[in-house]
Amino acid sequence: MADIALLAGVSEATVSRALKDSPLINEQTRQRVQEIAREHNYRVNAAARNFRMKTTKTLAVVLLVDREWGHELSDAFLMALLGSIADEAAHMGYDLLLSTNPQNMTDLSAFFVESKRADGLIVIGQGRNDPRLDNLARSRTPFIVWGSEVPGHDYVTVGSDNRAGGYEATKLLIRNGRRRIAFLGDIRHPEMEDRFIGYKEALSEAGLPFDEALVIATEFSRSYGYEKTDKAILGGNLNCDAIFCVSDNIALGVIKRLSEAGVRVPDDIAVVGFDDIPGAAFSIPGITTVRQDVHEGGRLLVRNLLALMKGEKVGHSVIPVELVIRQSCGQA
Amino acid sequence: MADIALLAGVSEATVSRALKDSPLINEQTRQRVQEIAREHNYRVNAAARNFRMKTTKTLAVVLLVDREWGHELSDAFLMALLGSIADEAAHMGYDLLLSTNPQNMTDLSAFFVESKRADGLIVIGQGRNDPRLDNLARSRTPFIVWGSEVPGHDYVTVGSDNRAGGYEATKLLIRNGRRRIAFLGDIRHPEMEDRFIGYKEALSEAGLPFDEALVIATEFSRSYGYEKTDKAILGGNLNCDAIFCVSDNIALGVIKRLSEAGVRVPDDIAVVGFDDIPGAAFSIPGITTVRQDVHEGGRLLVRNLLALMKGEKVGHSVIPVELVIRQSCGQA
DNA sequence: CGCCTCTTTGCAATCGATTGCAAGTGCTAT
DNA sequence: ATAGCACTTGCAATCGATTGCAAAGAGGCG
Repeated sequence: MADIALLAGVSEATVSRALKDSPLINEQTRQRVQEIAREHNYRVNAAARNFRMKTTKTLAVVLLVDREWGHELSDAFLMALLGSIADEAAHMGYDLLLSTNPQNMTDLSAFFVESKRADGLIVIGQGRNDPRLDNLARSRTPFIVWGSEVPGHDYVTVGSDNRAGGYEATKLLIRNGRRRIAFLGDIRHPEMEDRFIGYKEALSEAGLPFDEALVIATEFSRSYGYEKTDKAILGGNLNCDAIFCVSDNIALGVIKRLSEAGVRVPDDIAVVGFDDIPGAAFSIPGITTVRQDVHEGGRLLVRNLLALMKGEKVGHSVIPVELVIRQSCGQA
Repeated sequence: MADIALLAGVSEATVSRALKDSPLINEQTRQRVQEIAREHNYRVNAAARNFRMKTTKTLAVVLLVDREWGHELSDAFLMALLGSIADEAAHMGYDLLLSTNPQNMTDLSAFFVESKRADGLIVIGQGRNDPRLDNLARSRTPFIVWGSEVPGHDYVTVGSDNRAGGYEATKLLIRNGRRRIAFLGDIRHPEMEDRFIGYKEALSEAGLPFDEALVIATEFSRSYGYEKTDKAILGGNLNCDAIFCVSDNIALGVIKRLSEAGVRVPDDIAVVGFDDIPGAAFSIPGITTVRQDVHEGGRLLVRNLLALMKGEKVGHSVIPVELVIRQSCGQA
């Protein structure tokens, strides 16, 4: 600021340039100014700079976790993704503005971008084709969504290869002799729908019949896995010998209930999850699951968003998944 | 902005006042201006306002989770706390700036507050009396720490009643006939030290000897619980009949390893955890644990920080904990 | 009818950093 | 000696919203 200029005996303009290592400024002057600034531990006022520059160097992350669907804010997978986003954003020199607040959600673009709180938006939690995302797409706001590409919805996504994940998981169960494989998840969510498509592909490839009754709509989180297992698996006459859960959290709930009921996993019923959250390995038995590459996910979300902000054309990114085999699937 | 003023045929000053419902402005004018602003969906530029007001309406949350101590960024307890902070901050009209970036950590105050990115700081993860916190205390930056009060460290904290938690958990085990109770945790962290003090209190109250060998330094996270169980509990000749873990994550790792080794929980060894993360209920067996009130924690962190920012004197807050009894403790 | 009061509105300065353009210095070449 | 050029530095405008103070208009009262 002005003080430093006074102390250094130069103008504010020179101070400003010196602190940014502008080549316009003489080497000695620059050093001296930087020295003085350091001594008086002066920091450029980020608010003023951002104001002048019409940029915020900030990305907003919106967690559209709707408790109605059983998503918890502490969902281990989403949080790991958030961490990875934070790392990458920091790496690129951006701050992260976090929002989980439903009151801002009505007009994400207005609140964050038009009012200059952030330069771009990362939306985690695609939901069931949330209409707010379509609104957002109509505005000029740069944003990117973690999830699946959905035809007819005009926004850019980054997500795992959910179809392949569903396919591989199901195929694994079939290879281990399972024939009646239940599917636990809410296929109204695009990501889950893709996993479901992979599930059906594997069945049909193996010549197994697809039984509608084996598809059990289940919201996220352990408690729903627990509850649905209670009602549909134990309560019904499903006669299934395996369960593919669209998340590890659901799988944890399933295993808990099965275990309480004296059903052995994987002997009586095999279980496969999705995500590979830290808890999957520490379950008893360890959960065989489809690992999503969180690190790559965060990296791509940030990089693609920055590209969008620069006006570049960005396509959908699909990240490969990896089958992680533990005990719950009954692999020989 | 100027456009709205033009459209409404008034000055910018009037627009500014009208949009804030200033009583200086005539009712009709106010309505008309607001109407016009809405039609053209104009939003006040938050950057400009913050710049002028010398305030950011933003709190920075710094996650000092050091991987060295086994803390994971997705630690369920910390994330739940973060969510609660986010809710409360939003409720109070503040945005949240998230940082997990070690590069900014060297000078938290400079990066966030002095450079006007945030008005105050919430630090999650007290660590082993992190010297950075003492630096922060020396600056004029308003900040608050989740953790335990530590004599000689001059910053304000909000945290659970860790001593009571450790005491109650241990007492429960003793009441259920356990005599050799191991303590798993790193007592160099102030919070864990308090739990340890409670543990010793309960022992001495029951007239049980304190055995140094039963205290096993264990970093956070499941994997360390697993590993220490392997080495110290199974590998050693401890002969313990119960384990008090300073976190549910550690307990999960412990139970996993015990189960693999054929040791029955709670029959052979009872286990008690801390935090009551969602996974605790879904473990097999369900983990008896000390519940921390995350909701109240987030609320107090934000409220106390705002009070500090207003220049009020704020003391340490200690939040009561609650014993949650499940199967792992062998309660009759 | 004039003066005073109250309400409503506008003027203009301000926050702190950035940057296009002009100007000053010193040196070389003619 | 002076025009020409490179290199440094400063001037001053700018970003958009806020607010103290002044002023204009409306209404009341003697």
